[in-house]
This record gives sequence, C-alpha cells and structure tokens, in this order.
Amino acid sequence: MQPITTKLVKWYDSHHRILPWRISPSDRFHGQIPDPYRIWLSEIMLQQTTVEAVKPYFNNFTRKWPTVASLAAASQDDVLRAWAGLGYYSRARNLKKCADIVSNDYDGRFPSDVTALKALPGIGDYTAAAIASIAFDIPVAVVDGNVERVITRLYAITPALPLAKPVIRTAMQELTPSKHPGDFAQAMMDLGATICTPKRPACVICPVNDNCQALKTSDPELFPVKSPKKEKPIRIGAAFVAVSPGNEVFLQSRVETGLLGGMAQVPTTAWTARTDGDTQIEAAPFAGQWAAVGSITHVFTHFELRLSVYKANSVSTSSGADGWWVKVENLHGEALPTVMKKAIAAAIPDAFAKRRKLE
DNA sequence: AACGCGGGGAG
DNA sequence: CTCCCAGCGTT
Repeated sequence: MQPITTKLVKWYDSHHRILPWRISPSDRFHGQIPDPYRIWLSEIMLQQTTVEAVKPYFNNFTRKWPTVASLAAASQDDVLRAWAGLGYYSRARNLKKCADIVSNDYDGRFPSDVTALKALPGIGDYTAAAIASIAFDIPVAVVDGNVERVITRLYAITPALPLAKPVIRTAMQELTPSKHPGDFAQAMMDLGATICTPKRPACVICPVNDNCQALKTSDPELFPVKSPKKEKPIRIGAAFVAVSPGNEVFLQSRVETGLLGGMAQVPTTAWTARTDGDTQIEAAPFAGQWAAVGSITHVFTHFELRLSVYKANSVSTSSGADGWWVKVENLHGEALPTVMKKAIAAAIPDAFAKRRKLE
C-alpha cells in the first residue's frame, strides 16, 4: 500500500482546486514559481475566512497593488477601505505594517525561513509555515483547521483541541515530504475543504480512506473533538445617521485598536449590556429632528449587537463634531464595516443598493 | 490557556 | 438556528 503522502499528492495532481493565488502542480512542473507576495497576501486574507469570500478581495488587491512595494506605498486608510467588508480588520493594519517592513528592511523580498516570517506582524505559526512551504519549498508542518480535521480523523485523535495541537503538528510533520512540501500542504487543505468536510464527509471517494482510523473504528464526523464554546451576550445601543441638505452623511473614525479599529462609523452611543426602556436619543451628536427609522442586528465573534437607528435631515455641515461628510453616492468608497452599512441602509434604504459587488 | 477579533456560507 | 472557515495578538 502506498503511503498517505504519495496518495494525497497523486490525488492533488488531478483534483486540486483552481485558485487565483495558486500555481498548479503542472504549471509548477513547467517552471512557474510562486510569487511570495501573492502567497502572503492570500494567506493573510484566508485567516478564518472562506476561499469564496477571499477571491474578489484578492483580485482587487493585486490589481491595485501588484507588488509589496506598491502596497507599502499606499496609506493605511487606502488599505482599510479596500479591506472593508472582509472582517478582522487588525489583519489589514498588520498587512500594511508587514508590507512596510518587507519593503524597507528586506529590500522587498519576503524572508524564507519560518522564524523570520513569524517575527513579521500578522504572521503566526500557520501563516509562517504556509508561506515557507508553498512559496519557498521548506518542508515544515502546515497546520490549519483543515489539517486538524484530516489528521485527527486519520489517527482517531481523541483529546480535544487545542490540547491535541502538538500531536497533530508532529503527525503532520512526519507526513510532510521534502520534495514538494507546498503541494502536499495544499493537498491536505483541499482534501479537508472538498472531501474530509466537517459534516457528511465524502469518505467513499476519499483517496486515503484505507488509512483512516476514524472511518475504520468510529465515525469521522466526531473528529476533531473541540472544547465547548460559551454563548454570546447581547449588547444594545443607538446609531445616528445625519444627512445634510446636500445629501451627505456624517462619518467618524473609530479608534485605531480594538473592535473595528481604524474603520469608519456613523456616531453611536456606547454599546452596553441589555437594559430596559432607554431610548438613548438624547445621545445624538447634533441638535436636530431625530426620528427613529428602525433597528438592526449584527453578530460579532463574541457578542450580538442591536442598534436602534435614528435619522435627521437637513443637518448643517458646520456642526462641530469631529468627523467628515460624505455624499451618499460615495459611501461605498469609505472604510465602512458591515454593521455600519446596515445602520446607514436602515436610514437610507438605497445607499448601497446600486453598487455592484467586487469581482 | 483564554479571550478579543468579522463576516458569510453551508447544512 | 449552529457551525466554522488556509488564525493572530494579547493577557
């Protein structure tokens, strides 16, 4: 029987996904070399984010900024505006920091060893291993959510994550070949994404089903074991959409760190634990004829937010608050996270309606 | 080790 | 609805 590694690499040769940042095994054979900048950019975007969500952002970024030097030359605001909607905005801030360091201290060339990569902002264990492996052919264990699932099933590893992480890493390291480690890492991830899925895995067509202890002795769907997660609290607040006579909306910048750091927002109250019967309308940023126009709900990673939305028309643009005014038709160019687009859309239903999605 | 940190797609 | 996705940084 062929080893697991051989089976997976053969499977990958014919069943790999076609992705904008990927060099196929065949193209690789014919001499194409991966661009570390594109590998890095894709890996940062893919952190906790699905391939389909990343594709349009990756294409847009590489069109605007084809090299790490061009990204370093951009402003953080430009980067945040292009990142808006993708989530986890500290990634965008670290992306810009990392581009600056590579451009200034490394002469525009990414380092190839794991330790130097991990020292860069936004690059941790997984991403360092992925870049070293895929872009530089370094045989290091690449462990993401897909690999955790495939490995725990192959070896029926019962301790819960994250306790099982060292065992998984060791097993992955032993499977990783010295020859084309990047293709093997991507083979494992493609297997996890397309066959060894979290629910209803397609074990019948899996190239390594003969090697799978979970399939042999248990149920693959029971792996990996994970520690229980806690429930999300609810927070409430109010958002204020001020509209000027010239059809402009008032925006502010959020503080640089923490939730939605550095992104744009309409003025809001603080977001507090749920209380009863408090309209909070007195917290409006301007004097004006504020009218309730509805409410929105938005789910963040660790809490659910319910915002009452208020709108005022004919607000003077000379009102003194710290921020800026943007014409409604230009809102799409701002660094607005999804929750703020929802709030604005509650007050101005067609604010984002005619905008095509990125492609 | 636990927590803060977005958004969306699949089942 | 729930789960989880090519995780990282801080505490």
